[in-house]
Amino acid sequence: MQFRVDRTGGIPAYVQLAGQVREALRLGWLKPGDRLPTVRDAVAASGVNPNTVLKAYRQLEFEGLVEARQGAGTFVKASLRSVDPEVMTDLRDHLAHWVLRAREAGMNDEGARALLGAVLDDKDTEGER
Amino acid sequence: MQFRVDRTGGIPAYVQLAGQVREALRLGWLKPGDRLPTVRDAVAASGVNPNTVLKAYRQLEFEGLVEARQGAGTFVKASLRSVDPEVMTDLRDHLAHWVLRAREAGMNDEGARALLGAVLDDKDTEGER
Amino acid sequence: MQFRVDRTGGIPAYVQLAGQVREALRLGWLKPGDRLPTVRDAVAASGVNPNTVLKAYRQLEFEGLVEARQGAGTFVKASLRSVDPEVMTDLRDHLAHWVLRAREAGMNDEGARALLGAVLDDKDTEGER
Amino acid sequence: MQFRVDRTGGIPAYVQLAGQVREALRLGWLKPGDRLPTVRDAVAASGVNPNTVLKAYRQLEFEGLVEARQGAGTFVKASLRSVDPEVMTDLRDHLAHWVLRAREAGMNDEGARALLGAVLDDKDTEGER
DNA sequence: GTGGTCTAGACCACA
DNA sequence: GTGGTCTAGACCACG
Repeated sequence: MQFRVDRTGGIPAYVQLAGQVREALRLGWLKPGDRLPTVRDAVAASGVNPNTVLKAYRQLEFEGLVEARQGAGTFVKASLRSVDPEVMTDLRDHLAHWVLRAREAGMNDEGARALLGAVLDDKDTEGER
Repeated sequence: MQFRVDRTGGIPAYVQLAGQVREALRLGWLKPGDRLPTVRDAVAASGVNPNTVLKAYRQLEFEGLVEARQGAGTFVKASLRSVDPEVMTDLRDHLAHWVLRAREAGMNDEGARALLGAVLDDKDTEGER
Repeated sequence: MQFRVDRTGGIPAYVQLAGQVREALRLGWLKPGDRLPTVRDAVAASGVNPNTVLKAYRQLEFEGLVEARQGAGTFVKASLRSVDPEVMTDLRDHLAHWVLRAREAGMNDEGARALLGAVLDDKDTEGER
Repeated sequence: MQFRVDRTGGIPAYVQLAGQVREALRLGWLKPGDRLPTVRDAVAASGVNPNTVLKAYRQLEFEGLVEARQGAGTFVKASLRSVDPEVMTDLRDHLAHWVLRAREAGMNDEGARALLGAVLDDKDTEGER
């Protein structure tokens, strides 16, 4: 769990931090019972103010994903894993291959993200939603 | 070009609007010379205040992507397309197939986005960047 | 809706403020659609820092009781009324009479509150809970 | 004397513990000379850290309500009873009856507490205080 | 003028 | 040493 904050995009720092924790939960990097970085460590890693980290952690607490224990730290309460780890590995390999080809074709990261967004939205309409 | 704004995520409305224009540019939905939605239309679609739309357009203008012409509207100046349209279609098809499989495995949209993010970051270190 | 904060009891200011809003909702002093005092007014009335008021309002927002609208204010979303206003008036009259007698007997406010707490806890065990 | 601590309301644990002792004193459940639960018992009942119990007892000692005797325990020094026991019983019966009616009308515990608070505040202005 | 974000720093509650 | 509360004040997003 390593935080990074980009202050150039207009996206609030605490939103970025909370999003990174959620991402780690989704990818299985964090499991229930794990302790999040201490506020102080997060501050050291991300360069923001302690209160900003606290705000991100409180937000996650509101969402029921983590739990702060006075004097002990902040701990993961729920998982966001949606997929079996083995299947996840397979999906990741295939996606990595796709990224390789996309990059060879000149597509940058933002383009890849935009394309995935379009495909996801598109599938929504094709699917049941 | 259809705007939508989510006021629940903490991300500023004007950042979301500008991001959606950039995404459309990257995917080729908007090409140089195209006119952006009028402020009035954007307001109707997104429910925000006209000033907020104006701020987004001003931001894009500052980035050199669009150009406001007094009394005529706001027009696309530059493209963000990084890939040949045919290759893009091919990449999109493969990605759509991957998404299909991911969904069958139980992965949701946020999980897919998180996985792409992880792969992109990972390839960064493996690749040339 | 008039805030007051007692800084001598160890109870966090934002907890007191949120509690007073909840109380007003329960007693019907605030109804859905009403606007809460602006942060600035609350600051003027309670003497705390604007951030403290914001924290109380955010807490209530999380509980689904109020809704903050950028640039417009904070508005009541849900009611906590549990009793018909007429019945409430009746209950209040009888309770006021009881308070009168309790005071004549030398009981102070804290004693009355403690006694109500004991009775409520007691009834729980007598009742169905 | 049975302690319970709710860690979800933002109220410091030691404030809750001290408040419960005060309430017991007011209701006559604890009388001068009685021994408070040992720190060990209080810890077992409330789940907090021994230091937290000690802090609550120290607070009560500072208020002159209890007295710590080395190696023997902590003992009640003063009473907070404001009313003759018989009158208290009568008041309690009437209040219990009122609670019964309030509950039949659909009022919950928090509503009852809020109403009492409102009545007490109201009487303040009407009465002599 | 409304609410919201962030900072720097003091102090508190708890283990 | 952990998280939590509060302050004062700057600046931003939005209507």
